Amino acid sequence: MRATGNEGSLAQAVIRRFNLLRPLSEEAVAALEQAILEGLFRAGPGEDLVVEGDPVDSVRVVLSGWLFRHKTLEDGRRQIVNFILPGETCDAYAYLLPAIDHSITTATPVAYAEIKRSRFEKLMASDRTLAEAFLCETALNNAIQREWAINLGRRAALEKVAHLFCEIYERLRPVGLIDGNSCGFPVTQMDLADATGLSVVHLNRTIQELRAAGLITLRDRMLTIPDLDALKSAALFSPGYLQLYSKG
Amino acid sequence: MRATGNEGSLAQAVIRRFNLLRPLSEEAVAALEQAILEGLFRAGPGEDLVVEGDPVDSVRVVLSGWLFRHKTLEDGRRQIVNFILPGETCDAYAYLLPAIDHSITTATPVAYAEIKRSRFEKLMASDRTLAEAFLCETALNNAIQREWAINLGRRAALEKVAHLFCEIYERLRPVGLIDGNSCGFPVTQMDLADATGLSVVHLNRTIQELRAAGLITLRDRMLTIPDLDALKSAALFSPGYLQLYSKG
DNA sequence: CGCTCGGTTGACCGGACTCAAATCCTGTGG
DNA sequence: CCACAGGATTTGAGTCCGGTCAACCGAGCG
Repeated sequence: MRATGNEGSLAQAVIRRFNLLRPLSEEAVAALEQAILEGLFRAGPGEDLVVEGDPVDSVRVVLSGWLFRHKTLEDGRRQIVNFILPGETCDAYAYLLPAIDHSITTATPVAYAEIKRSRFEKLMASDRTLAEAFLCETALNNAIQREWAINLGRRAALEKVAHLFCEIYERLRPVGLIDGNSCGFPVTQMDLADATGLSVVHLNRTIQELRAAGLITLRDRMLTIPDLDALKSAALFSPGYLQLYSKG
Repeated sequence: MRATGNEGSLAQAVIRRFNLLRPLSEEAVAALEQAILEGLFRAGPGEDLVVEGDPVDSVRVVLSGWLFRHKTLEDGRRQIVNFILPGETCDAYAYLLPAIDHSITTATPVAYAEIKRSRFEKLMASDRTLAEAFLCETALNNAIQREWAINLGRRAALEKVAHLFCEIYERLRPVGLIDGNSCGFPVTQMDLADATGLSVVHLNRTIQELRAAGLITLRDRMLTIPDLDALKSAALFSPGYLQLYSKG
């Protein structure tokens, strides 16, 4: 759906985050803002923005709302391979491959900007800092994906869930979505199960274990972490792979 | 170790594979070959090329031999998050981040080319097809990493191992390392266990199961797949995510 | 010859899964 | 305002896949 409201301020999250990745020149900020405003869209929850196998011809930047990337096996088993949070990019450079390998679905109402390939390439050519920011975004995304591999392959259930909470929390921080020691967390337990490779039932029990240990509160789509260090330690979380954010 | 022998021909695997990713202009091929020849190195098995936390200041391209990317938890649990095979790139754009999030270790003797960042950036600026090829490499790498997520999170032990065999096999094909229905497979069962998120003991039993089913032969560092379709079907392997290779 | 490393086997255990049902919540229509 | 439907969360019981621990074998090597 083409967006019609006045959401100029939404671009701020993207700009702020990109500036942490790579300090942008003034011209870069202006150009990016302009490109975003030209291609504003909105989507409701549960909509597929991209489906596995589609060709992709644009780059999308998320202004608000949560999405996730996921893949499904023939028999229906599903894995959420990552979340996409406000300020993050959906698929820089995905247009270079003939088809995309995974689907992207909204978890909440979402506002995003769509930049057509040709427009995007002109942008990249026009400003070096901007080009580097998008490359950083891709490299960072890659690093996060690797951390998910060890999360899925080697951590125990409680550690997996705790780790996911820590990561999301830290990724929300630079875009100003942390409020005190809480943040919105608009994801069902089924999604959480598919993101951690657990069954819904076991995920539920694991969450209760985290609650019982006083490590988190999760209620009404709101996550509270009373003692972040304690949760990180329970998760064996080491923030190195998100390092870019720590500068902010 | 700086390489001294005459390995000009080694660059061919890289060129051939890159040409599949993105057809290179003649000048691009020449420039890339030149850059490779300028920075040839060799390493023995079990050497760390990069260690988690290091800053990276160059791009490496593998000419021969296998390596793997891995991460380790405080308590020693290890996850191999990917293999790096001949013709593949170690860490394009990793220099944009202040430190690398994972280690890279050789599994066999390896020949590789190291291209310093400044040299690499000049190369990228000089030829568009070359720049796109490296971007493709990064995007593809990202897609593979996502497939590993579903492998680790949602497939059963036998499927995991079968899937890994299928993927490696298909990745070796474009660089001409498949011979009949066999390929070299210079990896210990411990490494395979860490790549699939299984224990060594269970991995061993899973391999025996695959052998008993007639799906593979694995002996003397040599993998034979008598019926690739059968193995793919046991693995729930769908090659879409490696699509670039299928064109070759 | 003895050591080490990789592969193999056996016995046992337990974490996570499955199946099934109950409860809670929310939005909707009467 | 209430009844109801559908989805999300929770609980219980039983099972099994994959982990752990421990021992043994075989090949290469100093």
